[in-house]
Amino acid sequence: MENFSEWFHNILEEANITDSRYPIKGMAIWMPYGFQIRKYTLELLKELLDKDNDEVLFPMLVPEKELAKEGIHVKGFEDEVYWVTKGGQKDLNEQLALRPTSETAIYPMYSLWIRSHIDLPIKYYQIANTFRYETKHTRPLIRVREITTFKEAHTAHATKKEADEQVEDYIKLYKEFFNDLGIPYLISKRPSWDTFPGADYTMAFDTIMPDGKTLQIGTVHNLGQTFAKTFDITFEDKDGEHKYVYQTCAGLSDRVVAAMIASHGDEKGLSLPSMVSPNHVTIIPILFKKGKEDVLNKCENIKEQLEAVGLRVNIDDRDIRPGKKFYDWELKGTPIKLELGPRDLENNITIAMRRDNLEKVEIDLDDLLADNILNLIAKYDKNLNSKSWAFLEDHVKFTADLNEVPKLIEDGYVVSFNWCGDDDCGKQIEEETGYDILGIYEELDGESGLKCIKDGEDAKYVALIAKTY
RNA sequence: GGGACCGUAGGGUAGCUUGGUCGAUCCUUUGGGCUUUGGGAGCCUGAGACUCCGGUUCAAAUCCGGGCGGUCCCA
Repeated sequence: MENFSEWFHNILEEANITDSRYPIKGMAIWMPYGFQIRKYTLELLKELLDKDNDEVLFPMLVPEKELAKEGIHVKGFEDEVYWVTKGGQKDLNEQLALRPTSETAIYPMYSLWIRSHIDLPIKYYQIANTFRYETKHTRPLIRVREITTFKEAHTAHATKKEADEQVEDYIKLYKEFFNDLGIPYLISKRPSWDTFPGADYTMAFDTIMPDGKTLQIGTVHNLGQTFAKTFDITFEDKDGEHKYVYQTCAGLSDRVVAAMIASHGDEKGLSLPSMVSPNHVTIIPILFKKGKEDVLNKCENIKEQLEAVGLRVNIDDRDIRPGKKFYDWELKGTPIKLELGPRDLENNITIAMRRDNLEKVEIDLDDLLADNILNLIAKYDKNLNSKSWAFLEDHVKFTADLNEVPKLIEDGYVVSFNWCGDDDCGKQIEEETGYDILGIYEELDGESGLKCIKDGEDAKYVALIAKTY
């Protein structure tokens, strides 16, 4: 993939995922095929979340006085808030913010809802759109002004320990989610200067795009008691004392779809993980005037058999040449194509082709068709997964030489290095190299004897630095 | 935050430097018809564009200013 930006932009339109020509910067339309991918992605996410969280939906507007309450938080967002200032022709007495994220919408309500330790923990999430007035150049699904699909979970707990555990739980959940989609990730603890505004610390998932730049695809924040104190979220404990809650929040966005497209795409187009592909199997009939009905009937029959085992199947019976259909479905990334013509009907076979390696195999129409197909899909998913992880692993490189960092990054690597963990030292590293520290990837034990890449002090961590989206 | 470049049918482009020959090129797309269909078919016949506002000029796709939109680079 020579030019990722161009490839990405083209594929979104050609595969009918989004249309970014909407006349407002950074806002796009989810087109039917993309909307289906989004739908299945959300179904997967909800299935994971609903085991231990409850879904809710808050209003999109936040009163200015709530938004402004948490000083550090508002500072982090103040330059990118959209404001509603008028109702009809009249100026509003209090202007209303389009949520850039929903802490300030949700937490005043938590303050009302939480009275007793019995009310805790509370674990709510919502999937909603949020708005950020991006001034830099926007990119479809990656940097947008309307995040159309923002999943945010917000929890409150009686003890710090529970909140800490919740952070671990969300990390575990995200791992499962990304594993199902075959999206490889690096998990790191963001440096203090890149922590979510108002949080104690931020754990982030980053993936590596084909051009070597990293994309943040998920975050889990330990909020401590900052917001609890600001919004007065207290509960009466068993001992009768009023205490502040401990909170966490965790977010995912449209970027998941971007990462999925980027992780598995190639020159021919998309390869979708079966979990979220609108079609698992696309049947392409090879039609001649003679025997047309027989072929179509058999296709219908195969479709029914496959649907009976839970597969999503479509038949492409458009009146165009088969070659065109092959290219179309390779572009759209359907995992398995089945080809069926009169010749196959005579031999009682169908030809199956995996999208990932484009290998064709003959399948006997009577011989446990569904099992064969399921097997192919499983292999396909596994291959997508291992290929994308191999890519990630190939693109992380360690160095002990600070001077080498820029070159490695320009060559498409994410660089890992030993770090003392000092803030000033970290900022100097960013300044000298011109790149961003993603965060702490790994803690070193005190006896390692390893030295910080910059100041030669004892290294406490292995950290990551990269060119970021 | 700073800078550079760009905007011509649904998509991609030629024309712009040197204003008039533009009734705007080519590919793709697309409606109708015939013929075809085992990896992007062919023929016939239609459809479809100068980003918006203002300025210069006898004359603007072309020059100037601004808006909106896009791409890239640097911090």
